[in-house]
Amino acid sequence: MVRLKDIAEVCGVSVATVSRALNGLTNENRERTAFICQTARDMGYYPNAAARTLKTSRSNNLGILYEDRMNHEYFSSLFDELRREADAHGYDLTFLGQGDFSESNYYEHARQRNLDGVIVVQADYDAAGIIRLATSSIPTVIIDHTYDGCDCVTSDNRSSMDQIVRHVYARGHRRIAFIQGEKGAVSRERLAGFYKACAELGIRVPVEYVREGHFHDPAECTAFIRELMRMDDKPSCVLCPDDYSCLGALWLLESQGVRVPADISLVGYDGIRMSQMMTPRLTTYCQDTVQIAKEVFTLIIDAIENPETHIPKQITVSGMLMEGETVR
Amino acid sequence: MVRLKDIAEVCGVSVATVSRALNGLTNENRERTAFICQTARDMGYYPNAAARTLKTSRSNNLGILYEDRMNHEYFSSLFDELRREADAHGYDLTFLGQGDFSESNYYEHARQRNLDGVIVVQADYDAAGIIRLATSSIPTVIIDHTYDGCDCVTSDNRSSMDQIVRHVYARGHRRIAFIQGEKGAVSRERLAGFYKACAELGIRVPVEYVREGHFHDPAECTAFIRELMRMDDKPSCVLCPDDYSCLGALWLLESQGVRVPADISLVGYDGIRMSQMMTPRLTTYCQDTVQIAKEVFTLIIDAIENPETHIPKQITVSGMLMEGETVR
DNA sequence: ATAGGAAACGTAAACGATTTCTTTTTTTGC
DNA sequence: GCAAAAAAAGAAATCGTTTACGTTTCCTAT
Repeated sequence: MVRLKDIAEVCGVSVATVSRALNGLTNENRERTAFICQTARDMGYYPNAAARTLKTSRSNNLGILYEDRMNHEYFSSLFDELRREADAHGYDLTFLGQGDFSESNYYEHARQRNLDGVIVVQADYDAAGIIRLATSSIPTVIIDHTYDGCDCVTSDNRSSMDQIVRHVYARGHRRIAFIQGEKGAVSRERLAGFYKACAELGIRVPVEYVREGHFHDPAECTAFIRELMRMDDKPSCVLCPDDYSCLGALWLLESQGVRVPADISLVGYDGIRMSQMMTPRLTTYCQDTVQIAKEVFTLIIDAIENPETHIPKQITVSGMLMEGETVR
Repeated sequence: MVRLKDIAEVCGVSVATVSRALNGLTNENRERTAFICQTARDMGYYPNAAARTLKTSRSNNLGILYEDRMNHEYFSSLFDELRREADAHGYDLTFLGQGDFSESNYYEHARQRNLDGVIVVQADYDAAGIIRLATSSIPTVIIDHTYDGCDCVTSDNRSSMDQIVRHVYARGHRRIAFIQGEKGAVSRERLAGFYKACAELGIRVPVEYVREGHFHDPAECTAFIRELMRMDDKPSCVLCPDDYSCLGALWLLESQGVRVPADISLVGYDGIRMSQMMTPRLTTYCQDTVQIAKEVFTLIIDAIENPETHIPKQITVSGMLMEGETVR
């Protein structure tokens, strides 16, 4: 590997001069500066990140925290967008696993690697390790969860449900059931949005219409729907926790002779690709992962570059209702 | 952050002694060594990765090269397994994006970050940047493609097709069509396996039975299937490029009144979760991502630790045929 | 022509670890 | 009990950068 010293020797100047020249710290490109830069390029110079990090304690490297498996399309596409943003801003992305770090001490891991910041994509938000990280001096942005006084970017779980309810209401539905996903901030918000919209529209919601389930569990979702359909006062429309379960349910129901949306209307959540590739196309709500990633980076970069003046923000990114063919 | 120096002061020894104690370079745990280690733990010491990397030119960090989007379940689950393995072996994983690196010079990026090795999960295998990396002195393992003289781990694309063909043959099918995915090593291998099995079983394959398509394109897959079904000598079974297209096609066909497997048998590829969650369950072939990840790490760790004696290997990992309900 | 000031460059000290070499301490054999 | 060998600890160099601090060079104004 070619070092500053090598360039310095070739150019006949000192190492410091080369460093300044390459970092543009010299007053405008005098002839010599240009020569140095050209030589560096010719020699194929790239700064040694470790050395630079050691000296400046800046690594141009961000941590990504993701405890679950990557098997959800929402997360994997969010992740792709984060990767794109990182690239655009000149940062690398390193996974913050547990590794040696048995006590879920993400904070130490981040420190050890001199990470400039951490993006929490998905985690157990009640765990001590996460809270420690979020409240540490390391710039941290949390996605899809809100801590007071921390930078957070969430999708509009509350208002999206509001939109969905109003949408199906507009199409004539008055008996709307809601299958929730895992307990947590996301489900809480969605439930709140659901109740609020129903209340505002004067829709009565029997307790049995709201079920607590899990994300990404088509079998469970199907079971719930069948139960709901067996009720005397059965719902005409069911809001599913996500597209994955909804699609699975849709499929299973059809194979059992239930017609969607003739017999029952279904709404998904996420807007995964497959939901738009089959008939009937799912009516669903598509989160704006592009925008979420953008907001994450404006926050984290401000936190990194202006550690003094930066004030944590909670940002909500709204998605878009995608009208399909599963709501009558 | 607490440094070796701090520990040294507290313990009243030199920095060198602390370093040796922590790295176990002293002859067995004398009292002093134990004391130093305990103090280090109490003080919450973690070695500064940048400093250590600078001195040892080992980073305990591997690059992951993935050019496409993460939106395929095969890749995202492969990726999860790699992450698990990395954790288990004490490595971090950093994404090798393009960033500043306009001419796709992954090699420089890896060098700059002092990566100990690079895992190529998916890339344009003909691009100069990849070849440069693969033939460089940086330990590199390629997944799902084979370069001579490089470490490669591929799933058994050839023998899997062989198994699939024999399976449907055993169930009575003699007119078997095959929709290929994108051109490339994977498709080439699969096609070879397909032809070989057909030849061995004495099955005639009309040229129109083999179509060149794309991965993950349900619409295209459906179109091909419909064309095939319009033929006079129409196939009784179609092998699709992947589960995603196969599922989409299955769905679309059913909605158009075509029954699977009554009217036509379908076989997927990948074994994505959803393929096993609906009726009919897809007959498909499931790649062993766990094993692939394991093999990748045995290769790359040997390459890192024994740079002199390491000899590149090409390893094939076999998956498993999953018998579903889409083949009559 | 020269003093004064600005600009450019060089010197050297960091950053936090590892490691070689040297010195000190401990052990061991007689 | 002492010399020699072995073991442990310390001192200092080093990895490749950045950067504070001096020094030199070069301009400009008097």
